[in-house]
Amino acid sequence: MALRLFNTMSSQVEEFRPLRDHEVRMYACGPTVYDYGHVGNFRTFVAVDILRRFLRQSGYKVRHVMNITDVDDKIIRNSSREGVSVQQYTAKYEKAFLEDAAMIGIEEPTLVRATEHIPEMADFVAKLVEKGFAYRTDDGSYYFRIAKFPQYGKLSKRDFSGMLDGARVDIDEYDKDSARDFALWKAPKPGEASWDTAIGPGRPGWHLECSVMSMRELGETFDLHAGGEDLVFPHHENEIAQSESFTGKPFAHFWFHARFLLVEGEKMSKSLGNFFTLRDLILKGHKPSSIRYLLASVPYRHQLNFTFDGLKQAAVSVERLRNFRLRLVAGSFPSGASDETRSLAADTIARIKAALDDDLNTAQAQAAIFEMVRQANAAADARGIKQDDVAPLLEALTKFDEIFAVLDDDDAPKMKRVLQWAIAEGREKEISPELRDALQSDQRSDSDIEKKVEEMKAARTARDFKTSDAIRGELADAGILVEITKDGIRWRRK
RNA sequence: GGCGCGGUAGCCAAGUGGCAAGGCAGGGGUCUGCAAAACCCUUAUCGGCGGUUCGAUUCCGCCCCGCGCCUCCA
Repeated sequence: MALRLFNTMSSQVEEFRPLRDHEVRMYACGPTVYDYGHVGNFRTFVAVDILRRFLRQSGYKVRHVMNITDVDDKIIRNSSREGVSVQQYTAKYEKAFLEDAAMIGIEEPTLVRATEHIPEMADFVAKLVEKGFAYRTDDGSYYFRIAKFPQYGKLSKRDFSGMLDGARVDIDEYDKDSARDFALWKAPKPGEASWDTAIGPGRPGWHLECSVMSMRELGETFDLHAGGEDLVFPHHENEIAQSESFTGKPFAHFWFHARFLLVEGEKMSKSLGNFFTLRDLILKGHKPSSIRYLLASVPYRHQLNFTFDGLKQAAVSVERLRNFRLRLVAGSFPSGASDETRSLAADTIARIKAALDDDLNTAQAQAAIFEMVRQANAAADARGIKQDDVAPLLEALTKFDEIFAVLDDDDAPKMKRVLQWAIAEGREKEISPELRDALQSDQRSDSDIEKKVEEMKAARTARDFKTSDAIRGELADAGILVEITKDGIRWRRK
C-alpha cells in the first residue's frame, strides 16, 4: 500500500506519488524569527517532521527545505525597538528556534534564509514585470497583478472573478491597481532595513522568498509544499500566483496543511493567558518527549486540544513504552522463539504502516504499538517471550520510534539546557520546582548508578534486604528508580 | 455574511452502514520480602430532533454548541 495524503489543492485524500521515483522534494514554510516558537508553531513542524520521517521510512530519499523568514514588519519593529540590527535580532531567535526544534525531535531540514536571497528575489520581480504580471508603483514598491492570473484562488477556493473584471492597468498609479494585488517588493521607509537591488531599494514582500528559494532548491515544480492552515490564504495562494506566472508550470503538486491547535480548549492567545512557548513548558517541568508525543497523538488535520492534563497523560504513555523496551533489553528470556510473538511484531509493523499510509493517522499507529505492548507484556508475564522474540519486538518499537521519536530518554539534558538558558536570560523565577525535580536524576552518572545497583545486587544475594532497601531509597531520593523483577534487576531515571 | 472543520466514556481521542480502537485517570483483583513494573476484570443509549435503510454513531435534512480562514498569526 502506498501513502495517501490530503491535498489541499484537490480537497481530497490522494495517493502521494512524487515526480521522481525514489525522491521526494518538499518545501515547508518555516518560522518568522521574531520571538521564541510557541507550541502551536511546533504542532505544525512536528506534523511536517512526521511526514518527512514516514516518507523516508517508506523508502524515499527526502529533500526537505525550510525557509527562515528573517525580515518582516515585526522583525523590523522589534529590532529597532531594541536598538539592534535586524541580523543581530534574528540570529538570536533563529538559534533558539533550531535548538527548540531539535529538542522535540525535529530533524533539521535544509535551511534557507530570506535575507540571503535578496538579489534573486529582485530578479524574480523584474522578470514578473517583464512578463506583465507585476507593476511598480510611484513609491518604488512592486505588486503582483492578480487580474493576470485567472486561477487566483484555486488553492483556498475563493472566487476573485468579480475583481478581475474591474482591474485597471495603469502601471503608474501610485496605489495598487486592485485591493487584492499583493506586494512583491516594498519600497524603503526611513529607518527600515533596505537592500539596493536591480529593481531599486527596498525589501522583499513576504511571499516572494518562498517562491524564489523553493524553486532554487527544488526546481520549478516539486512534490509537496507544507505549512500551517493559516498559510493557505494568502501566503500559499500568492506563492502559486507568482511562481506559476513566472514559470508557466505547476508549482507544487501536493499542498499539506496542519490544523491549528487549541490550548485548554481555547484558541491560544496572549490575552487568554494560554500562550506557551516550548521553553515555557519546559520551565514548568514538562519533558520534551511528552510535548512531542502529545503533538503527534492527534492526526495533523484535526484540531488538537493541548492541555496540561494531556501533557501528563502523554508522559505516562511514553513511560509505558520506555518501560516495555527496557523490559526487553534488560530482561532475560528462555531460549527459543515463539510464532505468536513473531507474528505479533510483524502485524504491528504492518498496522503502523497502514495507519500512517492513511493520511498519517498517528493515533492509530499509537494504538497499534500499545496493543503490541500489552500483548507482549502479558506473554512475558506468562514466560511466553523467548530470546529470539526480542529482536522482532524491538524492531517494531524501532519502526514506531523512527516516526514518533520519543523512546530515547534524553529529556533531562535537554531540560537542563533550558534551565541554563533561563538563568542566563535572568528568568530564574520562571523555573518551576517540577523542573528542578525532573533534573534531579541527572546529577548522577550512569556508572555511579551501576555501581550502586551492583552493591544492591550483592546485598540481595546475601538476603540483606535492609542494605538493599537503603541503597534503593538513596537512589530513589536522587530520582532513580530501581526495579526488581523476575527477569533481573534494572534501573531508570524517573 | 462567505468558505471550511468538529461535537464519541471523568480526560485525550481512533473508527465503521451490522455487536464502538488505543492511551490516561478511577474501582476491584493477580503477582510480589518491600517498592516498581506488568497482567486480568470494570466504566459509552457515539450533541439534539427528524428522514433514508432490514439495520445509522457512521448517509441526508434541520437545530444547538465549539473552532478555523476571509492580506502578512504555524
